[in-house]
Amino acid sequence: MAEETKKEGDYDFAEAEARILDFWEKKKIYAFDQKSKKKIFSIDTPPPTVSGKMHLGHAFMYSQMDFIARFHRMIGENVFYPFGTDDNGLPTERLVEKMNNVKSKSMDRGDFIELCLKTLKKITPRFVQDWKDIGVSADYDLYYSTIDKHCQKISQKSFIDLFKQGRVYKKDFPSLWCPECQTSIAQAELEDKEFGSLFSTLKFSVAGKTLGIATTRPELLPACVAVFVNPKDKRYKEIIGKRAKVPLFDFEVPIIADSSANMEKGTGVLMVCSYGDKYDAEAIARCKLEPKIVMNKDGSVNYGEYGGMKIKEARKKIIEDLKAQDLIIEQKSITHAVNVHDKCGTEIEILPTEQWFIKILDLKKKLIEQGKKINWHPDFMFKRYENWVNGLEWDWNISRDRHFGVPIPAWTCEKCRKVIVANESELPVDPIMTKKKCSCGGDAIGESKVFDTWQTSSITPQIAAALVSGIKIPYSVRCNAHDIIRTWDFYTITKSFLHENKTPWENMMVSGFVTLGGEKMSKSKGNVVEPQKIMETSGADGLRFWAASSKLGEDLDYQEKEIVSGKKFVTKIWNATKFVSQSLSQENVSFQGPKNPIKKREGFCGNKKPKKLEETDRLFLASLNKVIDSATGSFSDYEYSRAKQETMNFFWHVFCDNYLEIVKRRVYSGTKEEKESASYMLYQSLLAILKMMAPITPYITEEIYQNYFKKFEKDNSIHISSWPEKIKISEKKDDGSVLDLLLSVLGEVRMAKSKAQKSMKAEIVLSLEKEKIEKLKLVLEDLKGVVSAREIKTGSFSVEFL
RNA sequence: GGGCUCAUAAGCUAGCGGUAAACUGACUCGUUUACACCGAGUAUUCCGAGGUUCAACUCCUCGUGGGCCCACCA
Repeated sequence: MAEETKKEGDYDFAEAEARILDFWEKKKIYAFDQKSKKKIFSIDTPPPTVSGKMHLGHAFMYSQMDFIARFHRMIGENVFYPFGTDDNGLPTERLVEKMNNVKSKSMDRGDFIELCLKTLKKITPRFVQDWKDIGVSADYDLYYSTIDKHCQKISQKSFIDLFKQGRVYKKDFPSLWCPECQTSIAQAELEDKEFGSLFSTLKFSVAGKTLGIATTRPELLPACVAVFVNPKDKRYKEIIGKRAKVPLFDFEVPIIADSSANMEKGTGVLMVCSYGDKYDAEAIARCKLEPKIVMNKDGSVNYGEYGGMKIKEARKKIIEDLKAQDLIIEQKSITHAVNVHDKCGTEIEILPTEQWFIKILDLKKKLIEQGKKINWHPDFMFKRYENWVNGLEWDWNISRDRHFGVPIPAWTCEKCRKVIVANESELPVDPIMTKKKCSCGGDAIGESKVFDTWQTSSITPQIAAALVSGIKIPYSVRCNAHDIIRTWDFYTITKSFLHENKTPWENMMVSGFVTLGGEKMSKSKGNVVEPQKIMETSGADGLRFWAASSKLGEDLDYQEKEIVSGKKFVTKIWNATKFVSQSLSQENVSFQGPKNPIKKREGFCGNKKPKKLEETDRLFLASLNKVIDSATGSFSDYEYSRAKQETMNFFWHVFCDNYLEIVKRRVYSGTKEEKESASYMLYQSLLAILKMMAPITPYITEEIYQNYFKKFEKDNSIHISSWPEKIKISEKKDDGSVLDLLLSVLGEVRMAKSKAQKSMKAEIVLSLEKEKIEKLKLVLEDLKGVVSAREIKTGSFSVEFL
């Protein structure tokens, strides 16, 4: 690409965006007004997990939220848009471990927490700056971090409330366990991953006869506690009630008839191990079998000569040993999907550990009802929520065997096992640091586990509301991408239901993903595009303009070329403004590019209504009014992409390509009245266009507003100015058709000139049908001027060159 | 296997029950008093098959092909 040369007077977005951002911050343009009586528009966005940099998906989604936020601010609502970061729990621990090359599990708890806090302090400001840079109009003074005292307090209070409601229980129970992170996890943190595996049919024996059982996990043989066959399965009728001998380990387990055994799969015989999957856990509980735990928390096994080996190592060795003793009937390679931990990709195990749960399985119906009360944009996204709730199989596990998180404010009595929770007055509390006595006289031991980050990040509406007064639940709107419907949205809906018996939000905006060549961007695929890079080359406005090009909920393929149109828009509106300004400044001085654009400049004289409005101007204003109407409607319906398209179409093709060309004649050589009318039209349209684009491209619109409009307008910033209303003009019902005719004649003349390979300025004699001349009689002078016609004659359409 | 969703020009996306668009790209031409990061113009298009209808790209059904979520570890 050729190096672009900047000319004097060109818009320098890098310089301007930095300066304008600073202006917004200093003037607190986006501050929530606690004293105002205006209608509140409250916004809940998921606090991004602190990592090095904002990614493009964030930029995409937060831009979309911001379009709506800015629109509501301009229609006169008091926008409450706090900003938070999510910075505790496993994701943060993993980041800190990586950055500092340490392992949380092998560090002292206090030291590790200190390291986390120190690291966060270092990286958070840079991280948040990305949000500011793309122009997210949050009130950054209303800031929370999910590990700060304020959040800890509210999170702990939430836990205590739910405990008192009887919703919280602690249970020693086989649950999802990540051997890599060495913590229990929640169902929502499961992901699928395809693995290749060996599917082996092993020789069990029953009364000396061989019984084939297929498995992919022979390392669980010593954990086998029973063998299931289907009671309807004729093949195995004889053996029900007998005992089967486990190969290699030579112990016997009962053979039980259980209808859950699928006759089609494998040999139709199933070994139940403690624990291969959730099914095993249920089967063992149902049949009251005694589990044999063969796995350690770090993912190693604990039996015999294999003791200490990791799962996969043990599996390999056992297969070798089975082979050596001829205990394998058949073996084939398969690929199958396995549940892995979404944070680290490690295969999940099921281990009995003591964890804290919030009981939710009895609430499925009610939670779906809650979801239904929310207006989902687009509405089909509700289905995803509903599906997830319907598919729930586990209560919500909220405890994690980690260090860096909000402490669980609970103690368990050593003597009577009673659970004591903290008093509200002592929150936030770290139970490890505080001693408690049980009413029975025993010592109560403080809980050393911490909350999962969702326990806290699911109450961001409550957390942010507590920063100010006057904010009520439900909030007006929540925005996030569709991947976290099942987690963040689900948990937040659950919490608001349990605490307030309300939905957390009235509206739900669900944004799509950014893809590259149709694929989801991800670090592991190595196909990430950094928003910071885009901003360097095309500015935040360019990035946002692109983010507004697909509708809500739709994935959008990133293409570098597409950013270009945003950049072009910025240039175009800058240049159009230059023209307008230069043509209509009072002294009519020629335009000189501003070195420092925010400085006093010649302004318009067009904000005053002229004595007589030219017919052409009236027609164009009527057309503008239609755009104002539809853009307002589109923004109200969260259809920012449609609003953008409508506004752009008017700006580019109606205003620039046609009106500006038409009006040049009057600007350069018209009468005083003609100029005044044009001036009014130019001022009103340009301001309306700027305002309609302000939610999408906040920087350039602010820059132009400050330079050219500020001295005639009362508001400090375009972003707190009022949304455009229809221009008060008298409208007639065939205005549209007259304008259409004018533009189509103009188009036909241009085509004729183009075909004749003539300049657009070539002088002509235009012939036009009588009815058309009649219809255009009030705009004939403007038509004549714009097509450079010496005269317009009556006759069938023709263009004669002179 | 279940659910949701998408399928429109070379690419990326709008759109609508009345007969197709914007942007990028290609091609032709033009441009010096806003803009060569421009203007005018040309070419190319609604996945397939049925159905509803006076009329379907738009609604319905089926198929095909993507995407996402869930289930699937014997």
